[in-house]
Amino acid sequence: MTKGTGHARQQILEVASRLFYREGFRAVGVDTIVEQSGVAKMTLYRYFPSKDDLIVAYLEQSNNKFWQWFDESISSHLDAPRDQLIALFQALGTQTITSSCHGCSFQTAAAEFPEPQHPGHRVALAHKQAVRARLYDLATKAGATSPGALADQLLLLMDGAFVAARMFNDATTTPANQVAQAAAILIQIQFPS
Amino acid sequence: MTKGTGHARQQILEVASRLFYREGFRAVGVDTIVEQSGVAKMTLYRYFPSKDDLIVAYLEQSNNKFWQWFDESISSHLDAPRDQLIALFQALGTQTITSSCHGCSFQTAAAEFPEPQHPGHRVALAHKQAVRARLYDLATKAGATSPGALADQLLLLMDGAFVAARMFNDATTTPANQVAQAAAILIQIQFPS
DNA sequence: AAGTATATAGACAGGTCTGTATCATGTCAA
DNA sequence: TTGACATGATACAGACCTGTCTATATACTT
Repeated sequence: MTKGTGHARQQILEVASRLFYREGFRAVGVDTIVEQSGVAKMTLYRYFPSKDDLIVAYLEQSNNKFWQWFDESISSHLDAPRDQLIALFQALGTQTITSSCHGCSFQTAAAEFPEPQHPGHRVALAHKQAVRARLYDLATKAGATSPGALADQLLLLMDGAFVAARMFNDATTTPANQVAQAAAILIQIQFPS
Repeated sequence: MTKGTGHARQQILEVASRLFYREGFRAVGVDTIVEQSGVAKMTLYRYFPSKDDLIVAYLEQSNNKFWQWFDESISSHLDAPRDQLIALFQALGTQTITSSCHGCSFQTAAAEFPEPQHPGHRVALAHKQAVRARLYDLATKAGATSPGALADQLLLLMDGAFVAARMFNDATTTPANQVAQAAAILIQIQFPS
């Protein structure tokens, strides 16, 4: 059964990811993660010296997956940054109306760890700033009139869509349906024809 | 010192509001609320039979304060619903860049209590649906081309601004600065001249 | 074959959580 | 004055939390 170095670590991280994402950080105890991972408690604490370390590891993995999704969603429009922004928010709309989408893990981290110096909050803020910078980069490359304004406006829409994904998850309709349309309008305004 | 029936209840609710809003629900224990309220533990449990009841009472009070703020922010433009929407999001921008603003308590409730049947989640969802309905009402009265679409787009911006208020609270600049501008664009599009 | 690294199993410590029980105290009305 | 009632103070129960400790088993390497 035991597959040598690293296998247990990955198993722990997968179980922790699922539980943290669906139930939150404080709501999930280390014992639950240990039990569902099928590993010993000491194994968890060997790879992750504290629960906060496990939380940070989860958030960093979540960050990596986000950027994979981000890059993939804009990969069809290389060298057309304006179309990339459009495609990004179309993909975001599709993503956030999915029933398996429960919002943004970095929003949850910021909500559960409000202290700015908490490692979970720091990682979450760094993520959002990176997204903001990436949107600014795309807006600039697209030649937007006010790339900083556009980036911030789009970031508001993105976070709003993630909030809706968590709030309206069981509702029949969700405001997230409008995120692509709203983004398209805000983008178009930046390019007076 | 004792001021008769109800004084202790209000004191408890005020302390709980401050702590819940700043630190979250699970992070704040009943003992802390009791200690900072200067009341006996049994007094708290007389007025609020469980912590969940106290959480719901806080959220309902938060809901009332939200609508007070909402109505006041649009009170200068009675019988001009389009201007009311503009004024609302100007007020929201002012609110969410204030350092004392730590986001939306209903977002936090939905994040910490993901189960839809949890009383905290139910109250939070009901609040957001009410905001959505009110925005739809204003958009309709304003004669928007697609009032449902506009209401949803504006709700996305509002929630995005509250996320930014919590995330970027200590940052020098925040995307919330752009919420009024973005709202103005989305509103204007609904009224082709 | 022996040793080293990694894993399991489970008890345990010390703290915190929600919620309950007990008894004393102060106020106000009849 | 006496009784009703809201409250204060404090201990307590039982559960859960993070993190540690010990002892044992398994696999790979040399």
